[in-house]
Amino acid sequence: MKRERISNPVVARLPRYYRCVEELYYSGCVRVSSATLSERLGFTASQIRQDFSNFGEFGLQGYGYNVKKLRYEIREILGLHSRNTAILLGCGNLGQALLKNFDFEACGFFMLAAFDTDPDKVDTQVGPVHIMDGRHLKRFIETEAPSMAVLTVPRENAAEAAGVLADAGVGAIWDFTGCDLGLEGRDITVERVNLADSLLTLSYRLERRRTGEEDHSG
Amino acid sequence: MKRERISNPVVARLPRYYRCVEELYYSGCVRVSSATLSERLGFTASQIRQDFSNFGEFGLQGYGYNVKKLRYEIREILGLHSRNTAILLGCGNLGQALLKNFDFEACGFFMLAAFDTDPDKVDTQVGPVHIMDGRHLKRFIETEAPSMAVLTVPRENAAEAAGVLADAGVGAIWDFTGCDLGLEGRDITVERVNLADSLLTLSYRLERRRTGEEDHSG
DNA sequence: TAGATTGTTAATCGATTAACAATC
DNA sequence: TAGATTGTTAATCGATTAACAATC
Repeated sequence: MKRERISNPVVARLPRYYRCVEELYYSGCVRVSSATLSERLGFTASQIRQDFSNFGEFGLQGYGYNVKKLRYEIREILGLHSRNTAILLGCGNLGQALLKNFDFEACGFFMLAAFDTDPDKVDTQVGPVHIMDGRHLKRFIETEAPSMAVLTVPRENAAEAAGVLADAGVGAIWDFTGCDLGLEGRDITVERVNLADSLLTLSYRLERRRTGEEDHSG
Repeated sequence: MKRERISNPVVARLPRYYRCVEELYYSGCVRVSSATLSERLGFTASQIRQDFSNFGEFGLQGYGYNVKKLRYEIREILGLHSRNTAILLGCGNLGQALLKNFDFEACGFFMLAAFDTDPDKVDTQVGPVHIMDGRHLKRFIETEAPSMAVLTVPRENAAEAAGVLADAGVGAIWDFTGCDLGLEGRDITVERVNLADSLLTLSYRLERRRTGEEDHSG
């Protein structure tokens, strides 16, 4: 497997490849060509082959890709075979919504526990997940070593919580706070979900519709 | 104001410009140069000037940008002066979390009403928002003409709901369902928030950390 | 073998960066 | 006026697309 630096646009396409190949796999499809993937994904066949070739040679000339093998390889690339674990910090509405509805396991993460500082929430359950007292966070990380933490605390607690996570050696944060965590230069991966940015982009496109621009996005 | 087609990378940076300029504005800052913005945002000064010049001439040689004017212009570009309205479909955990916590007004949207089909939820309130019966959706859209709809219904109802919205002429959907809405070719803007894609990207970066890659993202 | 389709190299396209004349 | 900084043009860089030899 090649190991050059993979560009961001390629990384951003990986989940889409994965979803598409999952569908093919579960629909019983055995082989697929880059031309067929192109149709389903809206990327060029050339780009798809180029993207895959960053990670190895998954296909066979004159045949295409074996769906089962391709699925295996993409799961490998995405780290889905790695038994990741997670904790969640901040059991407000969003935190609880994620615990109840989001399929962490489908993304390869087993949810170990949630944390909150509200005594009314501590030691209750959200679905199958136990809410623990925030005071036990440090010790818990030391003993359980979760792969990543979901950050759904209020803005005002975000930077402090992030600092604790970085100090304790958590490898990554899935950050929903939308504010600066002050982790510049720290050895921790931060993946941000910024809902306001997303909605502002939508507002921009609405405005363009209004002012009569043709817009072929969406 | 120029009116060429604006590229996606530029559009994606607009919300970040906005946030940065908001901070400057509320901290009382009067003028700012592209060099200063560059430091705060991590984009090159050249790129910032290039991006702004897509929309007009907001600066002054030898001076920089007047923060108040720049803020006004970016708000204009993003459509924040347009009094947009919104409805929300599907008052499950995620829908309620958004209604309770997300600042729609800060993104220029006034939330008119929410809809659900569960009789236990219909005619209750979530914060200041009234939950209406899904059966009244069509008529409501006809009379109130909301600018956009937040789609937080279960996957199995997503395509149908999206169809209703498109038929009724709603201009945009903020889509949290993560599935295909079947709106190809319809005249409606769809902005997707795909949490699974985001978490899979995080998983990918975790995997790369594990296999000893240097990774300068985050 | 002939047809199909990959992986990769080369060509093109678009986005970012650098440079600088214009000018406040 | 001199210094600063824009808006824009030109140069560079990187990503996408096209082409094709390799080969199943």
